[in-house]
Amino acid sequence: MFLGEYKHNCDDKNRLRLPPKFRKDLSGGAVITKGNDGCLFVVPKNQFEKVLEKVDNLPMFNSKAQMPLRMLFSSAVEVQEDNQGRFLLPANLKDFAKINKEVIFIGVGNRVELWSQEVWDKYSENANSNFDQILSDLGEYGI
Amino acid sequence: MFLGEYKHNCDDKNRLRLPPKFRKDLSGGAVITKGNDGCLFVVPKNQFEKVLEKVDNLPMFNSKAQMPLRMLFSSAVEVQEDNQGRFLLPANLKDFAKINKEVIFIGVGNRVELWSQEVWDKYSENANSNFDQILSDLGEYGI
DNA sequence: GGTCAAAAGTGGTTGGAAGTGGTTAAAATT
DNA sequence: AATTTTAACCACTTCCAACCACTTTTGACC
Repeated sequence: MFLGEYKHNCDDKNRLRLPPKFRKDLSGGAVITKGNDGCLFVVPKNQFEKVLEKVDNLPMFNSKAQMPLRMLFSSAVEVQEDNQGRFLLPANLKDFAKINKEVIFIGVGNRVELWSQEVWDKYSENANSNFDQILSDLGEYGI
Repeated sequence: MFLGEYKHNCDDKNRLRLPPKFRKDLSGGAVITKGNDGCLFVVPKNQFEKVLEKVDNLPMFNSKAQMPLRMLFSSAVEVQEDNQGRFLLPANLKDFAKINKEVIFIGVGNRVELWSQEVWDKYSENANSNFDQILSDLGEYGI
């Protein structure tokens, strides 16, 4: 289970380090893809493969069903750590998430999210200002 | 699993290079055929044979069923790489996909798609303008 | 509280793959 | 048979990702 918030720096060669707390749960390979609200998702590879199984038998020539799949898969990349525990963040994903240098990793249960510092600050500040209200929204999902 | 977006140039001899990330998964032979929304499909040969099995039990003299089959199979070609990892893109497929020079390869799970830069830009720009909405459409498939 | 070892974190270097243009051989067409 | 077109082959440059060397920080044990 992924928990917590960690800050790391992306260097000028787009090399980025996984938080040590997340490393072993992602050691079997990880896939990064575009998420919502301007963040990136980082999920274990085997979990992403489950998504592929689900959509595998959708009709290939149905264009309405294909659009979200094209967006999801084409923006995704499989990452591998180098000997220093870093991976390369592709430029298009870096741009999408408006990442300059400071990156925030957050654990969200069964996935990790990756935010630009600035975007995360704004997002979490807004969320914290009406924290109780947002928490109670979970009630709609029976939590 | 095919993931990501890659740009390559088609030179004036219609020579085109496969993205290195896709090469080994297509090394057993690949078939290019016309796809929907103006793209071309690039699928591993053995997967194309699976499609063949499926259509094998369609009524042979049903015009409605046969029309797409004729289009699909007559336009298909098997890819042959040269020593530099390039292949020749047949002129009819190149025209079909409105390809001039810049070509976008995208990985879509179990297949690769090939787009003209201009067509892809227009398609993905439209998709990106309501990206979060399109992503949430995946909920229909239990994702 | 101090010391030490192991892990975290950072920057630079380089070999090999990626990518590109040109040339020759073969084939097709007239 | 000659000319044009096509495709396979060869030579070269560029660039990136894996590797190496080093510093800093953390935490464990004395």
